[in-house]
Formats: sequence, structure tokens, C-alpha cells
Amino acid sequence: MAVTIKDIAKAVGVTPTTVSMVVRGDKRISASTTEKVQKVIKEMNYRPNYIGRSLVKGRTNVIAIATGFFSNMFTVEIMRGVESKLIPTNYRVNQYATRGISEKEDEMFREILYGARPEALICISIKPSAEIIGEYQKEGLPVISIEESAEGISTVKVDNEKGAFIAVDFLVKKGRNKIGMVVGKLSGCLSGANANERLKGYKDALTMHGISYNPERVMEVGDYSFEEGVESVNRLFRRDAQFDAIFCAAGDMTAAGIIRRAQEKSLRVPEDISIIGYDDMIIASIVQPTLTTVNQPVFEMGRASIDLAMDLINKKETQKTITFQPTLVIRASA
Amino acid sequence: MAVTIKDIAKAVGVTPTTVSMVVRGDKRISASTTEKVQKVIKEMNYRPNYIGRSLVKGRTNVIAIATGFFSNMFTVEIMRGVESKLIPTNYRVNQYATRGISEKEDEMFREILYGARPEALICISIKPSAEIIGEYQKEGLPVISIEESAEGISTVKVDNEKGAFIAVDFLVKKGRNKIGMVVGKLSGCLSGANANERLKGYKDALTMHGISYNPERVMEVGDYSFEEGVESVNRLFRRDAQFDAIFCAAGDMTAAGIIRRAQEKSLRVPEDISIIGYDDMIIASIVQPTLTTVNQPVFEMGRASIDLAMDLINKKETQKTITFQPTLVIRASA
DNA sequence: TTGTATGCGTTATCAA
DNA sequence: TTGATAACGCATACAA
Repeated sequence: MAVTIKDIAKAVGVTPTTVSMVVRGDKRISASTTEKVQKVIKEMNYRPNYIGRSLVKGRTNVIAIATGFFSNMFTVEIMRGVESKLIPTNYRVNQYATRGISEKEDEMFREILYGARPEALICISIKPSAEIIGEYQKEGLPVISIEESAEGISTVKVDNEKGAFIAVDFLVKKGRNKIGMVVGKLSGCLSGANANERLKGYKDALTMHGISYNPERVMEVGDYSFEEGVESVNRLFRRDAQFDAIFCAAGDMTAAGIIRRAQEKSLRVPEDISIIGYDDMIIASIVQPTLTTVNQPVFEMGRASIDLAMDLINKKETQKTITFQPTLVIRASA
Repeated sequence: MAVTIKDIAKAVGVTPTTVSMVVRGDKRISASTTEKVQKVIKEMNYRPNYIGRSLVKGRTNVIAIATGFFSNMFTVEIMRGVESKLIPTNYRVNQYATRGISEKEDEMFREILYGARPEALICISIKPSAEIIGEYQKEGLPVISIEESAEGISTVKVDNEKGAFIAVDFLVKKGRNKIGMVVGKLSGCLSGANANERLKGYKDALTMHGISYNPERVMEVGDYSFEEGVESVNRLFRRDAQFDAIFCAAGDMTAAGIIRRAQEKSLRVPEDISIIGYDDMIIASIVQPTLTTVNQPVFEMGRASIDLAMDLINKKETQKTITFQPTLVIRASA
């Protein structure tokens, strides 16, 4: 078994209390005993057990992060930001993946709340039910949502309407007026607020430029894969509509698929058809032509979520919404 | 504060022991009290606190996973495998990123071991020092290393020699004999066993085909970025050597950079120069021409690491090495 | 079938 | 400046 505070106490000839105080750097212990205790701590390679400490302190120094999958690029970039902010703190993160099984979400959130007892919960692209939010509030445990927002919790998000707006505005100013849109699910259990907000930005930009909205030009996709990009071009071109541009609000990977399929159909990008993606992932600068896309400061959002979590934990802040601004990164595809 | 076992006990009019036994489904409690207790548990929304439970049981139901960064594609894919295997268990993972700061690694491993007290440690692409391994062994805590291997710990790896061998063998059989190699650091603190094993496979394949080894054709790179691929072509072509192929053992992203730079130099891929990558990440099927590459069953390795961890925790297995076989995925670049 | 007593590793309160 | 005692939430050996 591991060395405990008691072992140290016995070895030095003091009580556990004294050792505990030395461990925590309490100034009331004399220099001489402090030194003796620290020497034995080093020799016996003692370190405090967080479990015991958590139990008595009622604090776990853990931030829980929940999302569907930790394996997509957006989440990975968020986590990079999270990691970078976590270093100077003595907090750790515990990850919880729902894996898209929404029936089990409530159960998972309760297990986190009552079982694991983190000091804050950060949700990425998922939204706890109102009931769960109520239970977290009752326990005084702050909840932060990245991307989604809900009554009673803090939010870190990007202005999706604006992101879509600046992309479509740019296309129109380039002389395009038959602009298609590929976007995530607008309704149903897999839908998020994002898709609808981006659709609104798209419509607003069209309206502003006096272009009528044609639902035949909008295509919903389920995941954010390359293959769905390929497939969405196939399906859009079967419809009764023409296109001189496609704004892919469903991410750069799908946009890459769109470029590929367009090229296979002998359409020149951007001469015959302009394409704009969303997210500004690394893939955007690798495809040919390189992809004009809407950048979201994802790394910064990860960092902001930890800052906010710490402020909420330390009661320096109450419920708050942080909105980041997207920017258009102009490359070669539009 | 949250509901505890005591609150339930008081509400029902039994002792905490009885409630504890009901929670764990002990058959010794009568059906009638079991029912009463369960009713109140539901009403008061009670759930066992893992901290308390861990302290007394000496088990945390946590597997620690440590690596440099969780944000690269290889690690992400490992984590996907890990997540997929974790569902039916009641184990969770805690992530620890060293962020490449190797001086602090020992300290981190000790904090994990003595502070967080997981039941197993999985290291991805990093290798604990012999001293640390000794301490983990002393505590009876199994360590699994993915990619790296070391004395005294279990390993999940891919046959790197074979991966390089099949790639180079394929190139030679295609009539190439001036084959360059781009590979990770072969020595120094950032080096791994991987790079050297792949170099050996490269040399073995050349030898087998009677081609002499020319160190001028080998180029070391530090990270696995697209930019390094671009840069490595620049540097290789400044050397006193010719090339009709490049085997990029430093991953597909770097290989994509090599393709790009080769094309910029008006070299046709694969007519003038064949290129083979490593890892078979999604990028391999997106670049033009699509990339011939060495596939590693990364997802499966993640899954295997959890299976192995569970077996080690449950003493069904002692130290063990699992070696996966790479395969060559032939696409258009070679 | 249920309750009593004790302990897991740590910290906090109060007393010496 | 240090120590004795109790407590955090839970599980378990043993007693009743």
C-alpha cells in the first residue's frame, strides 16, 4: 500500500495533524519540525491522496467535460484550449462521452453530479435537459455550455448568424446569386441551434441583397463527413435549381467533399462554382483549391470556457454568455 | 448539500448499513425493507458518492491515460477506440497531457499514482522512466504503453519494421531505387523507438533488393505537420542525391506536404516521384493524388489497450505485449 | 434480517 | 507550536 500521512507521522514521531499542516505549508509549524517532516516525506516518497482530501474538503479539483464524441476536430481543438489553460491550476478534467446516446444522457449527468462530484460541468455541443440544469443549480454546481445555450446556464459560443452572413455576403459581392447551402440537421433529435442560426444568417444576407430564398437550394446533412459533401452535391444537382456557389455551413471536411465532387463533374472551382466552408480546420489549407472558410476561434473558446469555469467556481462570476466573433478567411475556393 | 446514505436511512427509519446494502443489491435485506428504501432513494434522488466509496474500497474505477497532446489525429483515434470499449464497463478515464514538458513527466506520473490513484495507466507514445515503472510496480498498478515499449510494462504496438518494409518493398517492385525517407527524430529527447524501427525496415527492404543505403536520402523531422513535409522536400533536393520516391514514415499529414511541394516543383506524382505515407488517416483519401500509405489499426489498438487494462486490473493477465500488423493501402500516389 | 462499530486518508476545530 | 478528536460518505466484519 501507498505511504500515508500516518506513516510519515510515525516515522518522524509527530501526529498526523502536524504532518498534514506541513504538507499544506502551514506557517504555525516550527522550522525545525517542518524540516524533519519534509525530509521523511521525501525519503518515503509521500504524496497526499486526493480521494481522502476531496472527501473532507468537499472539493474534488475536477472539472467535468461532456460531449457526444471527443474524437472530432472541433472538440479536439476545444480540448487543446482547455489543456492550455489548465496547466497553472491544480484542476484536472474528467471526460464523459455520451456517444450520441441521448436516452442515457440524463443518467450520465446525474452520475457526474452526485457520483463524481466535479466542481463545474462543461458541455460541448450538447445541452442538458431543463430538469438536469435544475438539479445542478440546486447543488450549486456551475454548468457551461459550448455552442449550445439554455435557460439557466452559462454559454460560450460563436455568433453563427454572423458567420453565415459574412460568407453569403461575400459570395453575393463576388457576383454570385444562385447560392446553395449545405447545413446540419435543422430539426429532429440530432439538430442543434447552430444549424438554424446559420440558416438565418444565410437568409438575412440574401434578403439584404434582394435575392429571394429558395428552399430547393438548401440541403441538410447528418454528420460532418467528406462523403456527405460528395453526396450532397449529387443530390443538390438532381433538384430543380441552379448553383453558382455553395456555402457549406456543415464544416470544412464536408466542404472538401463538395469541392471534390464538383471537380469530378468538371466544374471549375471557383470559376464555375464558388465554395465556402466553415470552421477553418487544417484541411482548409490542404485541399486544392484551398478553401475559403469561416473561422471560429475554437482554441480560444476552449480557453475561455476554463476561465469562466474557474470564475464560476470561485464565485467571481455568475451566469454569463461569452460570444466570439467569426471571421472570413479568404483563400482560393471563392 | 447532496443527499447521503444517512439522509435516506433517517427518512426510512433504518441504519445507514441497511441502505448501503440495498444500494448494492445485497440479498440479505428483506424484500419489504428493500422496497421501502428504494422508494425513498428514488424520491430523494440519491446516488452513491464515488469519493466515499473509493476511499473505503481502495478502488477508484478510473483508468488514467497520459500522452503529450490529446489533439493529434493518432491520439484522437486511439481515444475513439478507448471510448468504444469503455461503455459496458463502469470505468472512466482521466486524461493527463504532458504537453511535451518531459522534465515534469516524473512528477506527473507520481501525482497520478499517489494522488489520483487510478487502477491502471495507459501511456500513448510516451514512456515512463524506469524509476516510475518501479514505483508503479511496487503499488501493483499496471502500466500499458501504446507505441513505445519498456522493461516491466505491457505494450500495445504495431510492427514498425514491417510497416516500413512493405512500403519500401512495394516501391522497389514498382521499379524505384532512389528512395528517400522522411522520418521522426532518430535520437535526442524527442525521439521514439518508432522512428528507428521504421528506419530499420527501410534499410532491410533496400538490402534485400540489393540497393545500397545512402544516409543522404534520409531526412529527420520534428513534428508531424504539413509544413514539415513541404520543408523536407526543399531540404532533400538541396542535398547531393536523387530521388524517384519518398517514403514518409512521419505520417500522412507530412506526406501531404511532400506531395504539395513536389507538385509545386512540377514533379508529377507518381510518374516522376512516388510518395507513400504512414498512418492512413482521413487526409490520405482527400489529397490529390490520393495517398498510398501504411495503415495502422489505431482504433483497434485503443480498444485492445482497454481490454488489456481490464484484464490486468482483474489479474486475468500479467505483463503482455500485443503486436498489430500494418498493411499497405494502395491508392494513387505510388 | 438488521444494527453496531470501525476504518479508509485527510482536514478542521479546539484544546493544551 | 503541536496534539486529540471528530468528521467527510461509504463499506464491511461481526454481533444481535
